[in-house]
Amino acid sequence: MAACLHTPRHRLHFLAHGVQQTDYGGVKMIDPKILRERSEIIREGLNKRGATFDIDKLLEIDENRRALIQDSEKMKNERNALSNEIARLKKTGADVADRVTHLRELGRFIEKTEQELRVAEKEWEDMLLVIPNPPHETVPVGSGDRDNEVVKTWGEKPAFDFEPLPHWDIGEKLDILDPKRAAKITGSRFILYKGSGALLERALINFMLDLHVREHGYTEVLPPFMVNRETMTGTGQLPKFEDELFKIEGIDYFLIPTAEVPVTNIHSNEILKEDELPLKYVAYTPCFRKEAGAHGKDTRGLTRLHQFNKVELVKFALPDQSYDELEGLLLDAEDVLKRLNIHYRVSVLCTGDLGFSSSKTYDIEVWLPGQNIYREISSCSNFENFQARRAKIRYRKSGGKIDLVHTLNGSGLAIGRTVMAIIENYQTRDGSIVIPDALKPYMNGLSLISAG
RNA sequence: GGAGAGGUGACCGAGUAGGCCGAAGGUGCUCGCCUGCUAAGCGAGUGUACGUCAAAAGCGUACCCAGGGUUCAAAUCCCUGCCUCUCCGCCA
Repeated sequence: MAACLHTPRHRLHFLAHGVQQTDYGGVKMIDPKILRERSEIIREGLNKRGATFDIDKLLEIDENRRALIQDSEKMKNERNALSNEIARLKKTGADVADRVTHLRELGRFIEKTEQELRVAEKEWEDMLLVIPNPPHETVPVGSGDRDNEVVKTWGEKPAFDFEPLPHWDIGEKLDILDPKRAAKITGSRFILYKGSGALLERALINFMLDLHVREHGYTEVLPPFMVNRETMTGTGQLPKFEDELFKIEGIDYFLIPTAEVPVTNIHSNEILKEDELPLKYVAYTPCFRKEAGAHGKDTRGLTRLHQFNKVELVKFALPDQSYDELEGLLLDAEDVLKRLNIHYRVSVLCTGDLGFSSSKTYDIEVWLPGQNIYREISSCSNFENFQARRAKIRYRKSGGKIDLVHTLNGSGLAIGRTVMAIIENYQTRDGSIVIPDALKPYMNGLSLISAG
């Protein structure tokens, strides 16, 4: 058991047989100082989210922890002083035997105190890591998605002189989506794209990457699709949401649930220069999610899959600019739908619907005439310094002082759901799909996907 | 997979019979001075985290890839892991 309590120092540590020992050394989520001195801020954030957490217990552990730090450091100070004295005395040839004995004794006390400290520290960190980020003051208070507020809409619902079909019907008729074979190959919640369907998916990836790189100023990156535990903890997926993740067997790696994870961690444990901020990255990756707890929900079509493609936008911003950057990020994501000419609306998520790591989130919801609903196609969030604190992403101010950056990200967009939106919005009476103008350059000259 | 070499501060690079090394020196950077501009020159400064403190200063502790061990004392010794480089093999 003691082996599990070894002093936290980042990085995972593989044991000889491949099982690993994990620690989150030094990782925190909420600013411990704020928690200590102004705990009402954290309490309020928790209340607004409808979350419960024993702050008082945490404060108690913190107090004990700091007392132990002081004890052990005082003893270490004494040890260092006496050790130096021994070194000096030895040169003069004096007898140091009783000092050595004394220090040997002191060493045992230090070890004992440090042992206690490790336990307290672990307990403290484990608690800190599962406190959600307090919502921004502009976030509406509410308990669930019905309390989200629509803040804008763009375009209009297209008119059809026939009954529009859901994308899964069209996709199977046109033989561009084959869920049955995907289920045979792997299982439920996977999809096999075929022919023009596969091309459409690929075209959208390239269209979005080009748009964000050429016109919105993002730098393209292509990150690893699996990451280690430290990375996953940095962005907040761990330790709380491990059951949502696909874990690689035999090694402490996970498939990424979103490019946010590897891309945000590009700058983990770094100190950035103030004048290089904001940094803007765009990445295409597949995303892997267990969708635990969604059994029976959205079982048809492209809506909810264990594996889907996404183009993701990530920003690293100065703290006083991050909310402006969030608005910009949202516009960059919206621009994709504007160019595809598809109707959507934007909601700000209420406190009860907000993700664990986020301070404020906008959802872009696209109109799906075949299902007669709006469906989330992008989620744009400001995490303020929540992820930056966990992943240690800092920047040096012009005065030389160091501060945490703010991190943001948003889908720009989810590819499968965009395919879904195109199929449903651009369907024709005879069951074909018209290719939106903006996408034609990416479709090898194809302007219509038709049956046969 | 087999055989070697190595991981020190923003960068380069010293530092092995363990102690006075948070760490020489150089470059870069910052501030000041100086030459009419440029180049050069002169002087000073220049890691991070935590704890203490109302705060700053100061003080203390820790950190020379990571974890563990030996010791009164480790960048320096031992063990384990990770990463990088070179050669061979294999492979997309």
